[in-house]
Amino acid sequence: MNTPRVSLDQWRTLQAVIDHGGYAQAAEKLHRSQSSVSYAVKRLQGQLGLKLLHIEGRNAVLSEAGKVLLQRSRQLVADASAIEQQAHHLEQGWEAEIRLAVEAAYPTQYLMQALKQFEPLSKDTRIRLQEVVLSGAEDILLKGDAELVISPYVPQGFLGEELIQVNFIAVAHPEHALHQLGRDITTHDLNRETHVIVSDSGSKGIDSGWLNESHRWAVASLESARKVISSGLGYGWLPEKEIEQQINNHELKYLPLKEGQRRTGILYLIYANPDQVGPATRQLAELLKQVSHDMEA
Amino acid sequence: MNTPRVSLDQWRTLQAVIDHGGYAQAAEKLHRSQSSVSYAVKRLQGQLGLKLLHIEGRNAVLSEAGKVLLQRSRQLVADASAIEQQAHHLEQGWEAEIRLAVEAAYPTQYLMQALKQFEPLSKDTRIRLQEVVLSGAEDILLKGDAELVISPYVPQGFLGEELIQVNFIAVAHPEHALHQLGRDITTHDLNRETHVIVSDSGSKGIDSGWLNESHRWAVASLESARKVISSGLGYGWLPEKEIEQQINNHELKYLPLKEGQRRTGILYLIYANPDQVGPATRQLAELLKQVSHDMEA
DNA sequence: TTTACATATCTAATAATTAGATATATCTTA
DNA sequence: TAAGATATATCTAATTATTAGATATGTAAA
Repeated sequence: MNTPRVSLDQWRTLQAVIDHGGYAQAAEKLHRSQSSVSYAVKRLQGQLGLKLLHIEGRNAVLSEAGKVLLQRSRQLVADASAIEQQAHHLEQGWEAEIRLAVEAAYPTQYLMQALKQFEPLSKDTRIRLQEVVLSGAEDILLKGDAELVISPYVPQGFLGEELIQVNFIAVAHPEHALHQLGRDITTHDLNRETHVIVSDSGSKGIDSGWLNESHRWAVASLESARKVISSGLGYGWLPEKEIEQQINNHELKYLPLKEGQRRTGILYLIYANPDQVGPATRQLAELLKQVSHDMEA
Repeated sequence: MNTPRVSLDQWRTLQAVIDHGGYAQAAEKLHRSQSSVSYAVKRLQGQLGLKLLHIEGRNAVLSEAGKVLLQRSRQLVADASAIEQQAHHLEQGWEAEIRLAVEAAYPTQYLMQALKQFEPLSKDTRIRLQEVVLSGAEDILLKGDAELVISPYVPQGFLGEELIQVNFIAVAHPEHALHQLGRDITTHDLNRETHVIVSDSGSKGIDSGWLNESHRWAVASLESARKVISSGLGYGWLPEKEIEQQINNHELKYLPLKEGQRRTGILYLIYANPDQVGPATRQLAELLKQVSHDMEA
């Protein structure tokens, strides 16, 4: 790799000369002498082996090459400042990365809203997002694979805060046999059809299928469940917020169940390490709680 | 704007320490003394106000913050080198930008191929691409709005090289009335239908419609012409290479004309300023010629 | 012309960086 | 566990780069 010869300070000086319209003015702004500025620019041009600006009358004019390189150098200097800025944030304990594991049933729009609000405050903290299903969250907490988890269960030894209540609603494709009955649907009706359940991504083997039907399809993610049910291959309980679009598109239709059409679950927000939560994690957690509560109201 | 405090050299030194596994080894590689390296890193950490690495046993280990900042600093140093690299290219006369105006009938795939080949050789030269139609190219040459032009005409006073021959073929949508005749099409047939022509983007007012029909639609670009004809609203002569896909998709179909089904035009490659052609422009021109000739063969 | 304003360059002073020497710490091995 | 090998930390002196001050030079406006 080539080592740079020109220093940031030299580029910075060139920028000041252009921005303030001359060597003398730049010197003023930089709290340096005019000769110092002159020296820096001369040296810069010498190192690059080309003229960046020439004096025309009494003011400095950039050459074509100068324009291009000045432009790039601005980015360079800004980048350098940004690194130092991030160093400052890190020094204050801001994490470089937050790993967030979210139960699939948590409404995507809430999540996106929270992340959107977090972004300008994030101080360069990156988010690593993982979607999990049911006890998958528990595994992640135990293994320490995330700082923040949204899950329907709070494993032993962890502390969770209630985030939102999620409604799971029984749906099937509008053309599905269950929709052709023309009457309320009974448990007996359901038992004749294929029930699509989201099977567990974790190791513990909790299932979200509470009935004990013979025909069951287990799929690995909410997205798969939605696709399978949308294609007419079965029925299942899906989170209300996550299927609004499919309902409107007539890809899915609520099943008129006599009872149990709606099942609710509570999602909890859990810190993996409550003792040592970084400021960024705390901030993100606050936003998630805020968004969840605001949207519910 | 914040001025950076940490110098490129300090970042560079940190990188060397990590890359070569120690202060002493880094010093060796950098041709400096060990104490100098030690000083630089200590100062860096002092300026940032945090520890980037700590000595564990007898080798340096990065802190979490150190990992993140080192990573970013590598990019920074690489950027700095890249600017100097570009300065070198500019110094050798490589242009920062080439403006290329291309007649719409020039096959897109040829153009893309040439640009693709140019990219690794480009030495940071950016391409500004403009699509023009007919005499639009002449305007651009006269105004000096491009360095390189591909056009079917070589205006007075310019020098063009033959690039390729383009075949324009008469087409219409398969369902178009002209395709329902069940026989060869005559001029008389054509005169009853709407002729779609690409009208001139320039000021001179050359038209590519050679017939003198009553029904004419003038559209502003090849893309529009293709869309209009594909939608069944008329017929027209379009460049063979640019409608292959539409022919295969049965969006367009060749018209069985008794005569004049195929019209040809020659596209020329023209330097706006033959006296002072930069190396990048020359390189790109070579690639365009090469691609055009190879593909024709 | 003269004046005002701006850059270039010379020299001396100053500040930052470097090397050399040496102290200190850790791992290895006997 | 002590000696040897290897590595970083720190002190001081030397070196180098940068800066300011003074002055020369060049351009535009009055």
